[in-house]
Amino acid sequence: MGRIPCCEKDNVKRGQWTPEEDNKLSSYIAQHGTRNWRLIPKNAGLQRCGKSCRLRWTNYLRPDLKHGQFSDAEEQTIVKYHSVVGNRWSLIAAQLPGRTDNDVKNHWNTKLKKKLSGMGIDPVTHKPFSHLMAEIATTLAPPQVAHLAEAALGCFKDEMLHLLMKKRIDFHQHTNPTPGNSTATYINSQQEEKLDTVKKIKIGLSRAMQEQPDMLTSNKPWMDTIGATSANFTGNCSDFPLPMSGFQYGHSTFGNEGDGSPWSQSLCTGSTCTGAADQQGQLPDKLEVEENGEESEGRKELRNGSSIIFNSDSLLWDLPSEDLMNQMV
DNA sequence: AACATGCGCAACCGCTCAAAG
DNA sequence: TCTTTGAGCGGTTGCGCATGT
Repeated sequence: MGRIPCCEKDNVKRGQWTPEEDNKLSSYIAQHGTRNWRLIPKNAGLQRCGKSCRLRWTNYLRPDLKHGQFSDAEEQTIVKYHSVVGNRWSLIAAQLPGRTDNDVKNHWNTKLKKKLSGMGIDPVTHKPFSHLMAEIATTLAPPQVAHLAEAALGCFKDEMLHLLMKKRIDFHQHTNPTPGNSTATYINSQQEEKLDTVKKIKIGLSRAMQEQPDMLTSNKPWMDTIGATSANFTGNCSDFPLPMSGFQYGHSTFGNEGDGSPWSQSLCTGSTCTGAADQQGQLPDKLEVEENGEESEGRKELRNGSSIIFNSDSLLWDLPSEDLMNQMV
């Protein structure tokens, strides 16, 4: 009954392939093709499982394979198709001549996932993290939203600290004090030593906001619900470090660090400073009026100002430092 | 210079599905 | 129709190299 096993498991070599083995396999397949993987190692004089031979051939030895770096266009294709089909690597690889599913999978896991995360985009859902948080926040009362924001800070603290340090945001008030900032009194030299990571992030974010020269005042009525005042909002998206350059996601091209590029706008539209971006007329394609003349959902939410999605996910970063300290801790 | 840590890639593992018997 | 296996696929692991301390 059934088929005979593909190989004798006991006499099979495993691990890295040697150049000699590669040569044997390649020359055998060049002469006989890949019709029966069970017979190939036996006939080619290899002590390998047929499955291992197939993988070696399809992932490495095939003459039509590319072995170099992934191009920007290839990366965009991967992201684009991944947003549609998920982890169907073979389907995605089929869109990229010369690339295998293993290549695509490895590249995704080692590079693209991190890139998207660094852009504030969830690599699983392809939505901005802030939108995901905001969706959760819609079910919560304002005090719980503050706790959610705090939890999120904890989750992403390592990444955020890293980004802030790259941007050379100073966590220590005394080296570059901002006049009238209450965090200066909150932090004295002794307490500095005891600051935990999350507090450093809050300070760094607040300083990033305060150091922005063209900051805009935003009318955010929801702030009142958590004790903040709209008058002291000081957020602007260009304060945020941008980990990549020249990368495209969806309709938006993500440009260089802090250059007000569409990447900045996209990130900010999704999370940090929707109000500012809107006022500047710099919304990315996603939120512009659709081709059919109707506004996108996100645009509507922005315009009517009633959506808790945009409001609540803005509150985390738009709060001045004292509010971060007082309301969320 | 030595060690630790992180990263990228190749290979393996285990599962599903279709085909063979 | 059922059992078993090959092929294919996605997830995971382990090795070697690069970088940091």
